[in-house]
Amino acid sequence: MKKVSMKDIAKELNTSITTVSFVINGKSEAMGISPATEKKVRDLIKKREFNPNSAARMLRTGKSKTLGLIVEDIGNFFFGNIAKIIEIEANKNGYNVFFSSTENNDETAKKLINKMRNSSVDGYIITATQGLKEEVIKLGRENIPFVLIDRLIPDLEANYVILDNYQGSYNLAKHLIERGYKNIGFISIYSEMSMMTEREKGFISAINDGGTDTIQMHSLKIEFGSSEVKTISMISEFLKTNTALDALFFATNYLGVMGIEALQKCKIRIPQDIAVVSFDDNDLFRLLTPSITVASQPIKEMATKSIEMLLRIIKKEQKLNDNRGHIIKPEIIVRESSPQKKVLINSKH
Amino acid sequence: MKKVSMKDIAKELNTSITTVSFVINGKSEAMGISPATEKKVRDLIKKREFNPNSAARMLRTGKSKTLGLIVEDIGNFFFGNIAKIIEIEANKNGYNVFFSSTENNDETAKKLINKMRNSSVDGYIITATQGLKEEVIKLGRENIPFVLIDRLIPDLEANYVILDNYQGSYNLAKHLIERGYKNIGFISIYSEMSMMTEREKGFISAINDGGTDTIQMHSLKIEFGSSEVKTISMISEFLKTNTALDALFFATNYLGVMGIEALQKCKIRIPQDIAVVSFDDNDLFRLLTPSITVASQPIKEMATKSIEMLLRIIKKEQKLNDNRGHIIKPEIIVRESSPQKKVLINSKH
DNA sequence: CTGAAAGCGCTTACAG
DNA sequence: CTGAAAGCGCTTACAG
Repeated sequence: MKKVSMKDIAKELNTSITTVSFVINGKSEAMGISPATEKKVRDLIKKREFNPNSAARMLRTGKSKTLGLIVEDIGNFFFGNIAKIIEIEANKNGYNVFFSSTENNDETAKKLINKMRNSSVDGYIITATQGLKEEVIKLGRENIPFVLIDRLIPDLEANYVILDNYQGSYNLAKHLIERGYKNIGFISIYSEMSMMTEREKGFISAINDGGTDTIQMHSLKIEFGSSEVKTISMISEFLKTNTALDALFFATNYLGVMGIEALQKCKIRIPQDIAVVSFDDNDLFRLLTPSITVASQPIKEMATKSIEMLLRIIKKEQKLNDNRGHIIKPEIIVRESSPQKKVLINSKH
Repeated sequence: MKKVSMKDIAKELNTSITTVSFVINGKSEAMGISPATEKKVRDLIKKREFNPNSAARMLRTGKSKTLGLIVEDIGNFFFGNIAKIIEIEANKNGYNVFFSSTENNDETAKKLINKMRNSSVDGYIITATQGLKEEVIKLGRENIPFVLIDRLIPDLEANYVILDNYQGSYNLAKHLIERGYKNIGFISIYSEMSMMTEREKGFISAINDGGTDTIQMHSLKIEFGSSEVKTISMISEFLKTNTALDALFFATNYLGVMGIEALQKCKIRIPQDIAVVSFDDNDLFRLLTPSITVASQPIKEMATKSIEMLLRIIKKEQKLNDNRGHIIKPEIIVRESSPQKKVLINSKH
């Protein structure tokens, strides 16, 4: 019933704990354990189903073989799938993964980081919240490896994997303009996070580069964390007071989902009455009738790059916080919600 | 730079490690530490930002304050949201959570359980795979608390939180029958898991209780883990060879999603040509035009009940594997995809 | 080639 | 009221 320890193995084999430890840690050869001894040890380990006690190992080595994954919301399509890939890769490399959701709340995020630090995780992958800078700087000072994913922290050197939000937004807006839309509603949330500010900048640049025609931009910003009901009613209100709109640009996945709900409630048809595009792909956008044009984040690439980078930093193959990272290109997937605009008076194509 | 330990705190205060330990573990009163000493210790702990080394504590006590969450796929809406709630509840109770996805693969699941056991998790919440019985029995023998979620293991006494799949399926099928549908396609996957067998049983019972009219059932079973392309083409094939169908019943969320894609490809309209219902709700089903009638799983209730039960077992407030659990009632959400059937005289085909 | 032993940082039974 | 000390199960420098 009691768990077997290295001592038990050593005793049963009439050898020393040292020898058993060397075998377990693959140091037999380097330490000159005879193949015969090695085999004896291995066989008994298997027979007794011995597994080294991780707490003891952790206490001794200071390494936990555990990673911390802090995302905004694990229940979300994007982060859930990021998490899945990260966990699989971590597992392949002998790591377990703690996870948790910040819900974009600073206090929660700080608590989670500290909670995990007390469990001595070997490294973090973090989706930052707005006020997390201090906490993350502390990690750096203590030399704890971490990689930022999805968003940067302004004025902080770090390792990161982010989307090229500017470019994605620019291209998505440009797509609308090229298709003839001239009164575009930009619906986003109040946020200082690079992710959101870059999307806004990209959108505005595209508008300014709009060419010969003047493109009008109408902007609606929603408080982060507003309830679904509130968000939908704000979007509905926006639609009612801006009747000239011929296209909507949703700056996030969930705004897009709620926006579509608002449009349905207002009996505004896509794309006959208004064109729609959104950041982030999901099942809904793909299967809806009409399907929705999006800037899609390459989830697999983002997850893989971030865990690979973190493992490299942990193994000291890469320096921590050397300000190197990956900027992943989003893909514009054109679907039915943004057809060439039918021009009434002017020439048609 | 070096982490501060209890020894450092004790030395600086000219007291013993014992005293510090008692304060930290809230045993001051029971052990008769004077309030003055207690305060001194607490203040210094805060000042030095001392945090007990979890590895040492774990080695000493054998408790890790860590839970293991093993689900089918964390990237999935249902499991992702289950995970989120479980993590929040666990955190409130001082636990960290390891997670991983089995992808419904036995070998993966076994490996994950063992990997987590070596990290001495204090308890598991497990979405079982088909051949996991042995492994789970082992946990029981070693007195490691666990709660099965979403599916039972046949002939195994355990603690569990599952959906009343039979009832949900029965009610969903009955809804179709009551609305006048008579040729219903039942699309599910090959599986011995209780979850799937119960859904099939519920469906068949509803058909048999169908009343005066004879209800025809047509069944399509798909190999688990078939690719999306394969699944869609199998469903398309099924639709082509069963032209008499007037309704489809999808036994899982993702079959429903792929089924809708198949219907779109085949240019079969919902609900004019065929009615559709599915197990599990999601954004897509809610927002699609037409929206899809579903048997919805109360995610929050399931997650909360399972973590509460696990914590009770860990705290020995409930016996492990006493075969007690919760059977949660699904809710039938009627939407546009299953309207009252228009009856045309009698024959059409 | 292999072993005895220190020490990682805690908790707790025991002693005073 | 408080302290000295054993021991949880490992890893590894040192000795032979």
